[in-house]
Amino acid sequence: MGLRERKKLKTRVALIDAALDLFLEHGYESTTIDQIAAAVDVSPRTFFRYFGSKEEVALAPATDAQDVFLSELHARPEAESPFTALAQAMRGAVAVLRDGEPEDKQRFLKARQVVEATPTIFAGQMRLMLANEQRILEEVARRRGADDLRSQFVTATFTSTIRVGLENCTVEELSDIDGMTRRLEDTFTLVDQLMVANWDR
Amino acid sequence: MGLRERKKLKTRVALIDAALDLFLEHGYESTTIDQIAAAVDVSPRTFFRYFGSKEEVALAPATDAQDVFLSELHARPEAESPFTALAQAMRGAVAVLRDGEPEDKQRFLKARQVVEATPTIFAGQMRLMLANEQRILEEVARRRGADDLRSQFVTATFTSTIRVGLENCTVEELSDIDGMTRRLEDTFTLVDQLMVANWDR
DNA sequence: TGTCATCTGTCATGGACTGACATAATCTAC
DNA sequence: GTAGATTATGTCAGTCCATGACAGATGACA
Repeated sequence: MGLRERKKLKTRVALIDAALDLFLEHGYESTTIDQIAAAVDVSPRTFFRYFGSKEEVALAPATDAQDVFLSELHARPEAESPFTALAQAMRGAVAVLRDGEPEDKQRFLKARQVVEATPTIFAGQMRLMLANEQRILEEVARRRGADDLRSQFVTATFTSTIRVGLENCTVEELSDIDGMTRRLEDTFTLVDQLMVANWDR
Repeated sequence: MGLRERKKLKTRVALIDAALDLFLEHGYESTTIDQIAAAVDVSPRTFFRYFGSKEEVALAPATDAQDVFLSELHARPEAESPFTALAQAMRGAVAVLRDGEPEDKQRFLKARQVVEATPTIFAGQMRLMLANEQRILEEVARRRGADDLRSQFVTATFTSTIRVGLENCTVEELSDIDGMTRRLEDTFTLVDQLMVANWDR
């Protein structure tokens, strides 16, 4: 990897970190692009060369996490039923975060706090999840061998499950991977109880 | 109702109609507040006295529809299970629209087209639905007698159901209440098939 | 009709975002 | 390592969304 490429990556991470810290300290709305750019010592114009919008920088960690989830999903064995594969991929994505660089973990958890504290950003995360849903749907449809209403419902139910699981996190659990994991498991268990056998086949 | 109040209502509706027409013709992003205000012959500043943001005017019909839904929900008999009450309330809300003023129906359908065509607005609608979900959750929790994970899941499943049902609408069905109704019924039927008995009790 | 409350327009401002262009840094080939 | 091509960055100007302040217009009401 050349110097130029390394520098770009470094600037990108620095912008994310600076932005998240400022968002947490002064709030998302009260933080300006100028402040973020100044903290990293780049021009405001450069900020927009790295991120398309103020929202994008706040959601960058979430976006990365979704990519991890998708690659975990595609690595699940064919034998697993769609919803099982989704749940396992989620566990895998959480594990990647848990066992990864502490800085990455910190960044992710900071981002989650910002998302929870800012309605605008929360809506943006929903938009992300919905965009992702299209790609998840492809995998579900492939495993079920049918791109129909039922595949859509399985996919939407997964999204809901994750959402409900994460919604229940207390403030402390927002900065704690294990607490997050427990909430998710509780919700997966509930789904198992409320659905008929082979509902996702 | 006094003259002043009538004038305000008229201006509000005129702004919504002008905005929706401009959004449909030139796209949401390419339409400016100035254009909307000019079309209704008010100052741009006045626009913001009626709507907090450009997004809000696009979502006004959706917001009104959600209010109708909520009042239908509270009118459902106590004997109905939570999800049944939700489904019936949805049918009721659609009926109100179907049997209402043709102008209101047109406005609603135009707004739906704008929402579908504009990712930003679509995300905004999600934000609306999530805000509403809190109020729906209260009713579900009341009927179940428990404000727990299961109540949250029932509520989230309802939201998913509506979303999946409406997502499947083709462009023509977007401007057709009956087509919309059929899609919704298909989805409700599917939920019935995939859930265990009394899953929402 | 006169007074009051409220609505509206005008003006000024700040912040998000974008295009254009010049400068500076890196990369590549020699 | 130097020249020239590539690419990143800074500066500047401009658009649009959004908001506060104030003055003038308009409906409400005694």
